[in-house]
Amino acid sequence: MPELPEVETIRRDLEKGVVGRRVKSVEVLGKRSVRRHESPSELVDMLEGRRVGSIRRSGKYLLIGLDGDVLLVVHLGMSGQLLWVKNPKEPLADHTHVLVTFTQGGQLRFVDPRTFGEMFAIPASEVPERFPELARLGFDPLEDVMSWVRFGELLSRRATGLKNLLTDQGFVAGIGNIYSDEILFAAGLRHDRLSSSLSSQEVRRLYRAMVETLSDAVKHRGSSLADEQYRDIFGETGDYQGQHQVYGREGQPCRRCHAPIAREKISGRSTYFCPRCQV
DNA sequence: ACGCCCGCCTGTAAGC
DNA sequence: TGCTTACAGGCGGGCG
Repeated sequence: MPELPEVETIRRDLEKGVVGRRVKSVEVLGKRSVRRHESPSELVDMLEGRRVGSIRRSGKYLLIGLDGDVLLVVHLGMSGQLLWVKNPKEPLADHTHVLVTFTQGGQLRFVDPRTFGEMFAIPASEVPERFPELARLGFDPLEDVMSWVRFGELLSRRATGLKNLLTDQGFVAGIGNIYSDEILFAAGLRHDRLSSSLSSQEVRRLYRAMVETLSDAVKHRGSSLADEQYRDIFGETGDYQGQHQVYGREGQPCRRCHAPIAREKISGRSTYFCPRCQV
């Protein structure tokens, strides 16, 4: 499940390899991935002939800017992959839904077994009407640097459990199930602590833990778990999973205090934490 | 305002 | 062996 570090890894690789290239052709093999369009040909017509100008990220969304006022939005959902192949004749993986071929060679493939992900193109000038989710996203933990005092003000405005808050894209954008658990372990805070109950020292620990955990994960090119689909655009796995302190480690000893890592269901999601280190 | 559940999906693995 | 069931969880919507 790609979260901020995985999407940021993809963004950086695309920035190096795809910016400046011109779209030669687009082929839609799976309609569900382009469900915002009335017809797949709408997406095809918007992209063909355009040159890629910028690759940005907002939370877990990839924003690919093309000339002629076009924005291509990609969300990988649970199982989406964006893969770069040099030779478009390479055999297609199962669940390949969209092919974007470039004039100078090379092809981007959108692969997504569970089809929670999506891809759509809109006029950049119509983002507010056509892509309202963007405006509803909270701050970006790596892009939007703020003082921990300011962070504490935002926390105290809400009275909700920390895990629910960290995974609320409207509060902070880009954090999902894996990294919320890792951040809360690094901060020494339980998932069910009330956001408005933190001391100023705890606020500072949480802010630091959030920024450091996510930037470390970016350095390691994200997390690829056994039951997970994440690959970078070259089909390679990340290696941050080796740094995980709690996620997926139920019953194993805490790396800090050796108490067994606990697992609880929070809003239907597995939540891992150390019952001794996190208070 | 918030917690929590459902539906959307498919691959994998455990259980009977 | 083969079927059924649970699980993985991002996100929007709905309900209490």
